[in-house]
Amino acid sequence: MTSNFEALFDYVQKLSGKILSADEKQVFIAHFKPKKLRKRQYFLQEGDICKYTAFIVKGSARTFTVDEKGHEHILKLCIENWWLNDFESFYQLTPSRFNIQALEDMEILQITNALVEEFIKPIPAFSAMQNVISQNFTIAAQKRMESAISRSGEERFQELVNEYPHFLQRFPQNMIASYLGLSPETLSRIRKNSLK
Amino acid sequence: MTSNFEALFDYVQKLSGKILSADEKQVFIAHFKPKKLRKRQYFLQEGDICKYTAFIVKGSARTFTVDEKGHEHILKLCIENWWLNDFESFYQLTPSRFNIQALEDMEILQITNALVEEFIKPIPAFSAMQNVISQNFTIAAQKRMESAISRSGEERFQELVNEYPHFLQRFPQNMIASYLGLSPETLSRIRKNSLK
DNA sequence: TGTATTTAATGACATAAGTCAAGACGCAGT
DNA sequence: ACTGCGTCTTGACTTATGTCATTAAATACA
Repeated sequence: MTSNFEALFDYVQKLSGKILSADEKQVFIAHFKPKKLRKRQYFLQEGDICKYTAFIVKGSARTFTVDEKGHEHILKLCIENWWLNDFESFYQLTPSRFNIQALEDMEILQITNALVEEFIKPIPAFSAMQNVISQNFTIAAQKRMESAISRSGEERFQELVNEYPHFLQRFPQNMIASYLGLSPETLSRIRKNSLK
Repeated sequence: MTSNFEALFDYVQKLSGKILSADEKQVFIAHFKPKKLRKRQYFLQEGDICKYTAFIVKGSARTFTVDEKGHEHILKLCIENWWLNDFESFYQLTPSRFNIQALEDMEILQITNALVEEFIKPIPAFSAMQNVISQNFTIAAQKRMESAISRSGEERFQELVNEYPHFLQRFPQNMIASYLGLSPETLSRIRKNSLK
């Protein structure tokens, strides 16, 4: 098995502020399954239950919905050292309203809800990490909602430039537009104007 | 002290699925301080640190920001059996970007971060409740962000009518408009049209 | 290397929403 | 009952953003 668990261990230790013992690392290795996804492949499709949560070792993905007019709306863009799942569906075992799709070839480490509860959550570093993530996510969701409600497209784009400049390198502009809640044409024009 | 702790006990027990012992109830009574706020009074002002979190026994409040043009944007509307705080500021002890203001006369039960950590969090029902709240909040924040990004003003209003019809009775229309990210004039016109 | 596919830019036009100003209405306080 | 303030509605106009169509450029891939 060539997949890189080191990234996962580093991540858990960094966020939790706790060290993982060799035994604990073995528990991770025993229950997380390495998997590859090719570009455009789906990790989750609308209507399905999100059976797995996965740690991203390599690559990127998007979480999106499709509205009645057939337009896609990206809610999250995820890269290395991030978790891939639909939180709501994963914990409540309800059908998901979202699609999760690889934007580049990916290497992930995935695990079911049942195995997390039984083997992984009892590891103190892991549950400490979960609390930190939950707190960060809540704060981030609130910020993003604030800017969606109170800022113009141009202002939201400038925020993205400041906070996640690497996203602009990494993702095509139409994905960024969808993430910002704009049409690709509008984002193209915003960029043109902001070069003034 | 006439303030009604029963609402708080019921709430904690309901969300956690655990019963509070008489001793545990005494811990709540010893550390939560009853307080009254008059309509328009501030619970938190932008730039201050959110020292308290408070349980709402009676009344309502709004959390809002003021942008460069002096426009207010409401991020949350809170009523009975809800918590009043700026999550980010309260836990990280950083200056808040938000204002929290009573919309009606209020009765609340407030407590500092330090006292929560020392006395309240050790109560199992309380920390179980916190996990449930954090999960619900995360899911709700994601839903609201989704609709802010992908739906029109009219669609967002219809969602509110379906999900929180009592808000329409209780809050003035200009507050609802701000909560939806619309100008009061636009909401007035949306309502007129939707009576068709 | 050539061809197909995806992505980005642009113009012309349509639609949604904001802005400003005026007036009507209702309610609180005296 | 009067007054004043806050709230809601409406009209006229402006601005932001979406839509559709076309072309150009970049990229994938065979």
